[in-house]
Amino acid sequence: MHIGQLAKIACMDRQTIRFYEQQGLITPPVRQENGYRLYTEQHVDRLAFIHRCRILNLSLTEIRELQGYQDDPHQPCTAVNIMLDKHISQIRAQINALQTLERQLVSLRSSCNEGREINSCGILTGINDECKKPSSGCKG
Amino acid sequence: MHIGQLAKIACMDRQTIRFYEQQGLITPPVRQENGYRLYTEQHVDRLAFIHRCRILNLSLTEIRELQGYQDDPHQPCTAVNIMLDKHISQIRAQINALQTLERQLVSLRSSCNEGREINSCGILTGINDECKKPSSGCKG
DNA sequence: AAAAACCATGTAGTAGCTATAAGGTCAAGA
DNA sequence: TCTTGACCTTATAGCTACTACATGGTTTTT
Repeated sequence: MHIGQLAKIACMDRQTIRFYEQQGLITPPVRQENGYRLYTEQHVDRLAFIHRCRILNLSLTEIRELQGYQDDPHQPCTAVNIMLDKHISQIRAQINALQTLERQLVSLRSSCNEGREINSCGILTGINDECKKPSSGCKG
Repeated sequence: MHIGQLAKIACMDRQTIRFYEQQGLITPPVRQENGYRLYTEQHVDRLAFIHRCRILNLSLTEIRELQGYQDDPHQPCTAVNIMLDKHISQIRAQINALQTLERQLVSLRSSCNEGREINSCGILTGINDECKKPSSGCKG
């Protein structure tokens, strides 16, 4: 099939498919005489796998790594488990950081109600005050 | 003061300061005869404000917007409140998305214990199976 | 005088695409 | 037959917010 049809099936932009080829995530397809790429069912499977991994927030590098493992099916899958564990702990760290940030933002937001003027806006003064804290040095 | 000293005080790379100048986030400083930038206390304050905003995850565009408001101190600060509300809801959406992702990853991780071979690894088969679900079409 | 430390500019790289430009190919309709 | 439109090709630039590097000038220290 041509790239357009594959793009439809795989729910991806055609550019993205070419990009993945360029990045070595899919094998370069056979070309027609006119240069058009001709894809197979294997490409459909590959792209579905990649798509699913992207939804799981795995990086292209991690996906490449997973594909490398799949080419060597008798190895122990320890590395796959480790990758996922690492990924999960990264996600958890991100969630924690965002929750802290949310608390800060909500607190800042509560320092200003509507209808003030800019120069007495609790939010702007709040941000500025924070800058002047003695603890706001590089390492504090 | 020169850029190196400012960088120390503001906890930033010198490159970052030049970058902010280029992006219009700080006013271009006076130059010495030899071309060296000469900064003032106002620049210190500006960079502290920017730094704090970046910690709050505000984009450079949002920071520029906030600075625009500060130049017009008698306007109502409604727009500032709206920006922060929007930002908070974005953060919350991110947290929700990450929590969903975390659940998926933890579930996937639990499908494989150590010591298997790649070809029976529950994680890889789990990712692949998900691809073949009928619900995994573009809009499903 | 030489070396270290500072300053300048410009460019490229990071992640994962998306968009655009400029052009070749192919099938169908007037 | 010509043209329109839909498809394909490549190459390049843009997005965010920096960071790193190359190359060269200036100042300060040894």
